Amino acid sequence: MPTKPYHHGDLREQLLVAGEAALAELPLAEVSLREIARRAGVSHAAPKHHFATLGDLLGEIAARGFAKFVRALAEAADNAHEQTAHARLMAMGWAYFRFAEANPAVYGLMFGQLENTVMTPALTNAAYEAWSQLEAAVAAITGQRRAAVGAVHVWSSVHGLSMLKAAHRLPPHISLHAVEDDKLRMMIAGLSEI
Amino acid sequence: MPTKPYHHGDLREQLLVAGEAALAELPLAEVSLREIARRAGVSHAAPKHHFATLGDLLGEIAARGFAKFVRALAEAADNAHEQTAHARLMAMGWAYFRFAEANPAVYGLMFGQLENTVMTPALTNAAYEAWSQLEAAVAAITGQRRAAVGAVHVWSSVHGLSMLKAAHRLPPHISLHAVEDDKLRMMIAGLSEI
DNA sequence: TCCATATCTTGACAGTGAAAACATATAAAG
DNA sequence: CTTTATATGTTTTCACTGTCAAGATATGGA
Repeated sequence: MPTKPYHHGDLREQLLVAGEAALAELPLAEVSLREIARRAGVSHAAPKHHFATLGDLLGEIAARGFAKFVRALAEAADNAHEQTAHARLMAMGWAYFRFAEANPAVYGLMFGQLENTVMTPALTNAAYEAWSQLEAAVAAITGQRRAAVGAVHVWSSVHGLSMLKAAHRLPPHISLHAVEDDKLRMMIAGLSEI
Repeated sequence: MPTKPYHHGDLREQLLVAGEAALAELPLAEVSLREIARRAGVSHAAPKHHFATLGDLLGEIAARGFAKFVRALAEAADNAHEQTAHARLMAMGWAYFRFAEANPAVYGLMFGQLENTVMTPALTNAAYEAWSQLEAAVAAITGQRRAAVGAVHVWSSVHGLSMLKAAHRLPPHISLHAVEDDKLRMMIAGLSEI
């Protein structure tokens, strides 16, 4: 059973928060274990007792990212302008793009941009949650037929565009907003091909 | 005008080769400037005269990756079982997946997996080549209509699936081979939605 | 009250990217 | 053929990193 706060308050949580802040503010190369410890106001070796390695800390941050991500998509679907399967999936697509755009570093962690990010059990579970959510949304459209394949189709579509945007690999003179709309429409059209 | 080989032969080329070898053999975190210099049999500061920083070296390797990539796709299209626009694009899709699978590290560099990879002019040009090639293949299908949007659609589709595969973010119990075929078919179906 | 233990600090080590000072081989100039 | 400028490589140094080990400290239970 996890014991109560000791010296610092609860450092484990503070490290996660400091890590998220560092990821949001600094280039990835400058997000170090020591920098995070510094931000938490603690010695450079203190994190050892909560996270064996930097990768474990990042893995936990990625897991928390997935949790926020799942909530954002669920909320978007529930607030869709009509409650049809089509409109709900479209709304989730937009929410996906917005999440990746607003949290590029955490998004990168979630999808293994950093090789040394550890696949903690928490991360595995959180990612599974997200898959289930997406698969259900796709099943509502295809009528249960091959929902897993449809989910891979949808996920890889939005993921691919998000990554190209984040990495600035899209050709210039392309309207980033319009291309997202086109992409979602083409993606959903593709679903009928299953 | 570039002068002839000096002490070492031509170190610049050797560093690129050593770097590619290191990327193929080692986890990304262990591919350091010093490791590459070591493999080239040269002191750790020698690369400085050819590449100002590690990022520049990686940027150049990414550019060479794009060049190989463009050749592979062109070859695949020319060897397609029929010379229709549809079959050619399908063949390019398969070649894309195979390239990403065979060269995961270089592929990651090409698409900005490492933030410190420098966007050298060579890299920008090589990436532009690839876009042009893809856009032409798409235009052959859509009849010039909005080929740029179609190219983004195609690229983000294959890129997304490649990344999910490389990062092991696909759910288990999915046939990786079948899912590629499904993806390409759904992607092409989506093209008609432009 | 005392002690076992979880937590944090200090100090060390090998490794890194980058820069500066130095050494040398080459090409070009005389 | 000699001299000299410059491109190339080496050595040294610096600040930084992740990880480990040993010491210090506070906490909760006996």
